[in-house]
Amino acid sequence: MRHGRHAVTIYEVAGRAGVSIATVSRALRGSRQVAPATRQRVEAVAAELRFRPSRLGRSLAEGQHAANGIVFPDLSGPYYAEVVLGYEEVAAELGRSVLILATHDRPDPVAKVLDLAGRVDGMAILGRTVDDGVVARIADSGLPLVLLARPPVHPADTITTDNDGSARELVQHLLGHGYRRFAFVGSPDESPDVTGRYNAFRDCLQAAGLVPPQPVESAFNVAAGYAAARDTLTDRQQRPDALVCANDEIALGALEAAAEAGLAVPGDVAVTGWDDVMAARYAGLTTVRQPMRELGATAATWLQERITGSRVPVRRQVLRTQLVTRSSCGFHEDVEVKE
Amino acid sequence: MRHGRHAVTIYEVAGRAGVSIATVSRALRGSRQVAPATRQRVEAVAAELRFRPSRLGRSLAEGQHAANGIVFPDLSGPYYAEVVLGYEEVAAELGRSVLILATHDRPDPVAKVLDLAGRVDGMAILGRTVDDGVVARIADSGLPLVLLARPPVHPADTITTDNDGSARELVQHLLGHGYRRFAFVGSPDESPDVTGRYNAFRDCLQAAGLVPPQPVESAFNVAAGYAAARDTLTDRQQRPDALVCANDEIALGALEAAAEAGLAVPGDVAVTGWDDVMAARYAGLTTVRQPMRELGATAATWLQERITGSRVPVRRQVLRTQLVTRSSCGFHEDVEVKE
DNA sequence: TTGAAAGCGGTACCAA
DNA sequence: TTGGTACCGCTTTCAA
Repeated sequence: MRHGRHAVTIYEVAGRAGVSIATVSRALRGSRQVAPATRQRVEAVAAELRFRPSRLGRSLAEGQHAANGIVFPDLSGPYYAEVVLGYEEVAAELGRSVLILATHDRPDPVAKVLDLAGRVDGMAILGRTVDDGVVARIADSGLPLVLLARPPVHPADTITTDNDGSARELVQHLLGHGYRRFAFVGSPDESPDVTGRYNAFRDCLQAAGLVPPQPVESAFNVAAGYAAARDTLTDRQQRPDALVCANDEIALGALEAAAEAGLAVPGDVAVTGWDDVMAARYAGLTTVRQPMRELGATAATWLQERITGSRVPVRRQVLRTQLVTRSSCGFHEDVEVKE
Repeated sequence: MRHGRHAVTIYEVAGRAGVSIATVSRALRGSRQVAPATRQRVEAVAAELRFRPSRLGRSLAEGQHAANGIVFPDLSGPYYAEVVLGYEEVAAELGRSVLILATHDRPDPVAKVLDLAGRVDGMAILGRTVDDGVVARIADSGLPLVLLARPPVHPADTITTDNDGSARELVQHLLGHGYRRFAFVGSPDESPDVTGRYNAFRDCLQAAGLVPPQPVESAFNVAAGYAAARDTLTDRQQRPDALVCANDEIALGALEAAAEAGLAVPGDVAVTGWDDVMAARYAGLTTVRQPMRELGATAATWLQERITGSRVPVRRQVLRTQLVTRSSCGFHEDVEVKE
C-alpha cells in the first residue's frame, strides 16, 4: 500500500497505454473482447511499470477476500501444526490466502475471531476456541464455516476424528492384555476430543463389567501429565495398572512418573496416549494416530464448495484413526512397521 | 462480504440514526468532536444492527491492511511452528492479523509470495523460501521485511540463531570427549542454517588440526538421516566416530542406523543434532536448543516499528543458542535439569 | 458539531 | 472494441 514512493495504479497504466482503466482491467484479466494490439500494449506497459492490481481494490469490487481463516487454540505440539498445514496446502492450491488466529489463553478471543471473520470468505474453527454462541452468530452472518474436533453447531459443517472408536479400541486392547484397574488422565471439560475419549472409555469399561473411574485432571503437557500420574500411581490402595492418557504429552509425563515410582511399564502399569507424536515412537508409547493433515485438507475443500456457492447440505464426517501399539501397553510379537 | 442477506453498511447505520456516514464513522472510532447525544444514538443503532465496519473498505481508505505475513518452507517439525507461533502472538497483541504461506516444494513460490506481499503491511521470510532477487524486489517496493534464518538482503532486517557459535561449541565438546573422526550429515546447500553449521564445523576441525570431511547429504527427515548415516557408518575403512547431524530428525535417523549397524552410542559413535525436538529427549540425543519462539516474536516486533514509520537503521541480530548434552555424545555426570 | 464529497483502486455494466 | 461511470464501504478534509 503506502510503501515506497507509491504503488502503481491502474490509472497510470491506462494513462501510459493511452486507454481507459476499463480496458486495462479487461486486457489484464484476459477478457476476450479486447483487440490483440491493445492487449499487447497494455500488457507491455503493465510489465514495464510492474503493475500489480491492489488486492484491496479488487476485493472490494469483487466482494471476495480470496482468503480463508483458521482458528486454533495453540500451535505447540504437532497436532495443530499438521492441521494448519493441510488446510494451507489445499487453500493455496485453490488460490486462497490463509489467515491464522491462535486464541491460546489470551483475552477476548471473541473480538479476534469476529475480526478474522471480516477478513475472509470462509473459516475453520478448531476445538474449544470459541463457544457455540459465537459460532452460531458467525454462521448466521452467512460466512461458510467448518468446525474441526468440536461439537457441531448448525448449520456449520463438522469434521472430527474418531475419538469414540479409538478409545474403545484402546480399552479393548488393554483388557485383552489383562489390565483391569484403569485410570483416565486428562480433562474432559477442557477439550471436546477429551470429552469423547473419556465418555467412550467410561462406557467401554462399564460394558466390560468394570467400574469406570472419574478422570484424573491434567493439562496437555508433559509436566502436568507427570504430576497427575504421580499422584495416581502413589495411591497404593487403588493403584491403577493402566493409564489411558488423553494425549501423548500427558502419557510421556506418566511414563516418567511410573519410572520414578519404580514401576515397570508395561509390567506393573500400562500407559497409552493419543496423537502419535514423534517422541511417542522413541518412548515406546502405544497411542492413536489421527489423520490431522487430512482434517485440515478436508476443511479447506469443503469450505471452497460453500464459498463458490454450492448448495450442499450440512455435512458431518468422522475421520478414521489407527491404533499404534508399542511396548507401553503390553508385550507384542508384531514389530512396528517401518515406514 | 457477500454472505447472508447482506452485511450492514455504514449507510444503513447513518440512515437509521439520522446522521451522515461521516458522523457515524467519527462516533464509532471515538473522535472527540461528536456531541455526546449523537454518539450515543449512533452507538445504539450500530449495536442494534450489529454493524461491523468492512475491513476492506476501511483498509482501502486507510491504506493499511492491519495484517502481517510470514513465509516458511514447511510447518512439519516443531521448528517453524514455534517461529510462527511467536510471530502470531506478538502480531495479535499489536492488533494485526497474520497471513501464512508455506512454499513447501510447490510450484511458483514467487507468485504466491508476491501475492502475499500485496495483502500485508509487513512480512517475515524464513529460510530458503525465495531467492535474493525476489526479496530485493519486495524490499524495494517499500514493504517492511524481516529475514529469518537466512542471509541478509539489503535493506531488510535479519535475525538468525547462532549457528556458528553452536557448531563450534558442539565440535569442541565432542573433541573433549575424545572423538576425532567426524562426519557432518546434512545439506549445506539446502538451508542457510546448515550452511552456517557446516562452515563452522569445518573451520573448527581445521583449527584443531583435523581434516574436515565433505558433508554427507541428507534431507531434513528421519528416513533420509537413516539412509545417509547407514552409508557412512558401513564404510569400515573410514568409519566416523562422531556424526554431527544438521538437525534432530536426521540425527534420530542416524541413531537408528547406528543401532542397526551394531554400533554403540556413544561408545562407538557419537551422534548430535540441532533443534531439541521433543523426541530428542527420549532418544537421549545431544542437540542445540534455539529460541525459535523468540525469533518469531522479535520479527513481529521489528516489523511493527517499520510499519509505524520508525526510521530505524537496518538491523541484524544473532540469537543465542544452548547446547543440550545428553547421552548420545558421551558420558556425562550432570543430569539434565528438569524444567 | 455536522454534512457533503473527494478519494482509496479496482470491476463491470451500459453506451457509443 | 472501447470509454464513461456507477459502485464496493469506509476515512477524512473542507465548509457550513
